This record gives sequence, structure tokens and C-alpha cells, in this order.
Amino acid sequence: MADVAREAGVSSMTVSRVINNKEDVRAATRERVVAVIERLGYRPSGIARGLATRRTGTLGLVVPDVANPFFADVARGVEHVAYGEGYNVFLCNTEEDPERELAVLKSLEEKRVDGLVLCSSRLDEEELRAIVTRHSAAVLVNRRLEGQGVRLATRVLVDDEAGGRLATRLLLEAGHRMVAFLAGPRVSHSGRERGKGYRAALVEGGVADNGARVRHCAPTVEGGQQAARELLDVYPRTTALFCYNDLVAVGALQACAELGRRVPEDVAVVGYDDIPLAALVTPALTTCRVPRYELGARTVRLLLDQIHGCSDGCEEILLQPELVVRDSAP
Amino acid sequence: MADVAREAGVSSMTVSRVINNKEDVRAATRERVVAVIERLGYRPSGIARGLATRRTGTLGLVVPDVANPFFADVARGVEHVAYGEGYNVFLCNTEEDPERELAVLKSLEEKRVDGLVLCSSRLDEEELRAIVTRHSAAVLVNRRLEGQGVRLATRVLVDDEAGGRLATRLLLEAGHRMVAFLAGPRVSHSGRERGKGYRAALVEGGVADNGARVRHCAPTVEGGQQAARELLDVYPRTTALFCYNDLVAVGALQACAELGRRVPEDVAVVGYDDIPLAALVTPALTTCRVPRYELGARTVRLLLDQIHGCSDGCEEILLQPELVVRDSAP
DNA sequence: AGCGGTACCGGTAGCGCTAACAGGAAGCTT
DNA sequence: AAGCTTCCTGTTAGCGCTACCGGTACCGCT
Repeated sequence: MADVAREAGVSSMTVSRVINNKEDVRAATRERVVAVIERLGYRPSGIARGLATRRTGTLGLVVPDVANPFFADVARGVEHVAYGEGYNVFLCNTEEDPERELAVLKSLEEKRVDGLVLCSSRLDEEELRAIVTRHSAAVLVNRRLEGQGVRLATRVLVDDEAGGRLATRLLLEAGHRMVAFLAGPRVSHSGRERGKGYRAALVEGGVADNGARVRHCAPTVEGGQQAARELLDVYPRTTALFCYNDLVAVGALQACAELGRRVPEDVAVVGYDDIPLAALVTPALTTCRVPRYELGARTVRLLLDQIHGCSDGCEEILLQPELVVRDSAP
Repeated sequence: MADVAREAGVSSMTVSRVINNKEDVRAATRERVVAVIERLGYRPSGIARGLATRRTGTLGLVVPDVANPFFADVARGVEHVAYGEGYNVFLCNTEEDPERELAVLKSLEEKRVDGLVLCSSRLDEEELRAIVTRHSAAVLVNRRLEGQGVRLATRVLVDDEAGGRLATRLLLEAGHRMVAFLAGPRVSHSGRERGKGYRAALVEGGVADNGARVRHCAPTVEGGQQAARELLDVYPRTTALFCYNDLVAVGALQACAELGRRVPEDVAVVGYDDIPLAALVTPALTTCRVPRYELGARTVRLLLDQIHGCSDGCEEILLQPELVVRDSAP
């Protein structure tokens, strides 16, 4: 920077003003400085700038796993909006390990990120609260932080209860009366919400809520396959399956094929998420699309509001899933 | 930091030594300092440290799109190894736009990343060379940089020619004599390499190389479906399709279903990449697995060697793909 | 006692940038 | 002609940390 200033015959302050597009620099001077910068290939140091301004132009994104298509899309949304506003994004995978989550969060603090996006945190209330209060700006995704105190974390969520209701209602309206729920992992918060919607729709539809029709399983193709097999074995009169996610639904499809049940004629199957795979299996999955990219994008916009101080304090955004009807149901 | 020093009754230098795990601090002193750090919740500033040491502990990762499962896996590998060595990773999507690629590269320079991983760059030779020389450490993925000068970029590649050969040979050995290649986009470097392997295998197998059997298409399900349809129409005696990637192969599967060709009895189909989808379609795809996670992991290891100065200068790592035989071929 | 060696700790001087203020020159007003 | 505004530019003083050097205390040895 000093080199540039000397070459251009100005002070470093003027160079600073030029690279920050500040007013108060004569056009001629600006051009001269720009030319020297160009000629010398000078790049201002974001590090030094960060030290001086206490803002780094970076955000932290913490996800369980980017290779999961769900978080990959969220990451894309986060990165896109952040880039548009001149921010860079640190990507951190926790690999589902709370220890590691704490560790990356610590490193993000040391890097002095301006804001934090924390997806599906596996930390407990207390740890989470500590993290959030240490950051001036943080938004949670797919996780609430119940606070008796003043400070609650901003958050963006998918309305999974509505999604569960939507999917179940579709099946009921098609005349199904024996709708089962392949519920995914017992610990999943999303799964519980989807289950709430499922039961609410059953009640609203005049079908007695029957807990025995809910079966937990691993959120994978194998998990879905096995659970569907067992469920159709125990309750052979089941005519519809609402699945925790699309992978489970694909497993259900495979189980139906094994058992000689035609889909959707004998058994209707509805998935959740609308991952790219959903459209490609046979029959193509009817599913509940969750706006993953938008989830990331909205989150960052909220975060940036918070950073720029124009936030309304504690907020919550609830994104609505949307039914995508294909061949597997109704 | 000054607070910590005062509270612990030492100088800031000693605090610095403690947080950097340097020797030359008495155990008792260290404990005292650690206790104060803990009590005050002090986190050293990576920014200030970066300014003083000229190392930031960050890497830049530039990919066309993280939502692409290929790059998502690469990113996972990169992040995992980087984390293990105490580095954080900036994730940058170029969204296939060279302008944007240049822009993110510029921002990464300003952030003073210690190293750069550049995947499938769409920049031309000259731009690329400029970028690489501006960084002390950079590794290219899926891209060579031919240099007449002294300095060539380190790179990690998949041996796509070998992959093409492998897949084609499998088909030939199963007795196929009419093997077509759905080649993906004309501009794809990987596609060209796979084509080379395909032709080489044909020649080695005593089957005359017939250019007319190669058909370019978009690297998507639709692209593959359309190309397969047309190809099977023009050359109805084709009994095997080697596809640019798994998506194209899925398209080919759909085209075969439409045309009433059984897979693999009438037409054998081989994909490329082994994305998760490959195992889930019906029939499950025989494909060429490319080690995506390892690609990312090896790349970062190479990069870290370069950063720590223990590199042998210009190097190249060529990763071998591996055949995964499922139901669609032979 | 004096010497050298080791273990531990502190002072100083930046790293490259910007916030905040302090001018100075030109043009305008009174 | 003095004073005032407007526009532009420079000076100073850090931001929080570490490199580098220099010190002190204490030990064993001659």
C-alpha cells in the first residue's frame, strides 16, 4: 500500500479511500491511484483491514455434512447471497459430532466471523445458548432455542408439521383409510413435527389416530425398505405410506416391489424433501418439497440484517413445504 | 489479551506463548494463564495473529457448484483434512461463470488464504496462470495447466481415459460388438478423456473405431434420454451404451424403457461417477466409481505439503476410477 | 568468586490498514 | 480583505498479536 501511495504521489489514506470507493477523492487522483494499483497488482489485505475495522467480511456456515443434498442446497443459497453482499463463507462440517461442532465454532470465533449460520445443531440448550451469546450475529436453521431469558436466537425453520399434514391429507382425500408413517430416527426434531401433522390430518380426516401405524427407522433407503417390509407384514391392509424422507420412500418402493404390491395401485407412497432422486425412481415419487436453497438464502438475509443492525431482535421465519404430486401417490 | 496478562500477572508475551503452546513457560505460570483465559472467556484474534505472522490458517476452495454431488464430496474431503490440520476453508461457488470465478479468486487473495484448491476451472490458460502465480500454494483439480515456463501448477486428476477403457472393455468382454458412447458436452475435458479410453478399448478389442457411434449430449437425465432415443433409432443394432455420467445413463435407461428394450438383456448400460442415485434406479447402474472424497483429501494434503515447503515442486496425482458392476451391464 | 549455560519472561517494534481529526487550497460571500 | 464554506488530502494513533532480542534468576562447574 505504501508502494502504491509513493508511486502515485499521494498518502496511503488516499489509496485507502480509493480502494474503499469513498467519496472525497478527485477523479483525476482516483484514476492515477487505480492505474498504479493495476500496474503493481496490488491487493489490499483483508486481514489488516479486519484488524482496523473489526469487521472481516466473512460468515461461518456450520452443517452436519455438505455431501448431504439437503445441506448442499442450503450451502448454495447461503453462499450465493453472501457473495452478493461481499461476504465470504467458511464451510464447516461437524460430521454429526458435537465435540467437533464445538471445535469448529471455536475456530470460527477466532477467525472473527461477522455472522454465523448454524444448521441442525446437535448441541444441547446450554452450549447453544453460550455460543449464540458469544456471537453478535447468529441464525439457527432447523432448530429452536427456547429461552427463559431475554435473548433468543433468530431462526429459520421448515414448517414440518404443515408438511406432514399436507402429505397425509393428500392420501386421505384420495380415499386411503389405512395410512402409515415411516417416521425416521426417533431423535429427529423434524420427524416429530411431521408426525404431529400426520396425526392432526388423521384426526381432521375422521380417521382414528392409531399410534401402532407409526414405525421409526434409519433415514436411509435400507431403513425405509426394512421398516416398510415389516409394517406391510404386520398390517397388510395398509394402503398408504407417508415417509420421513425420500430415501425412506425409495426403500418403501423397493419393499413394495419385493412383496408384489403395486405402487400406487395397491400401496401409495409419499416422500419428503424432493431430492433430485425423487423424480428419477420408478414410479416417480410424490413428495413434499422443502425449499432448501431458499432456506439458505433467507437465513443469510436475516443474518445480514442482524449484522447491519436493522433487525427486529428475535425473529423466526417458517418456510412452507409444498406438495409435488408424481406417480407414487395417490 | 492485555486483560488476561494483567489478571494473570504476566506480560502479554507469556500469554501469547501459552495460547500457542510454546515451550519456555513454567507449568505453574501456564496453568495460571489458562485459568484466567478460561475465566474471562478470552479468544485470541486470528485476525491480529494473521497480520503478525502472515499466515491465516485458511484455505480457499473454488468449485462450480457445491450442490453437484461430485463437488459436494470433494468439498467434504477437503474440509475434513483441512480441519484435521487446523485450517478453515472458504467455500466459493463459481456457478459456472468465469467472471464470478475471477471475482471469488480476487476476494480469496484479499482474505490472504494460505492455499487454494481450484476445481474444474473454466478460466483460460493465461488467466489461470496469473492466478496460480499470485498464490504461493495452489492445487488444481480436474484441470491441467500446460506451461512452457518454469512454473506449472500442482494438480490432482481422475484418470478418465482409464475409466473409459475399463467400462468399454467390460462391455466388449461380455460379447458386445456394437458399443456406443453418449459423450456428454463437447467442451468437457473429462468427456474427451473418457472418449479416448473408449476408442482405445474398441481398437484393442478388435472392433473398428466408428466415430458415428459417439453422440454428444447435455450431462443430464433429459440429455441422456434424448440422445439414447436418437441413437437407438439410428443404430437399432446397438447393444451397449457407455455413458458420460450416471445421469446420462439414467436417461438412457428411461429411453430403453420407452422403446421396449430390456436392460441389460437387449441393451447394456454403463454410467460414470457412481453417484448415490446409481445404486437406486432400476435396474441398478453398472458404473465407473471415481474417488471423489479422496480427490478432495489428497488435494489438500498436496496443498499443505506445498504450504509447509516440503513439496517437490510441480507434481501430478492421477486417481484411478474403479468399475462397479451392478445390474444394468453386462 | 566468577563463569557459562539453561529456563523462563518481558520490552519493543512492527504487521497493513482505517477512524478521526486536522489542515490547506480554491471559490464564494459580505 | 477577511471570513466562510466546500472539496480534497494528509497526520496521528491505534486495531491485537507475534518476531526478535534482551534480560534475569538460578544452577553447576571450575
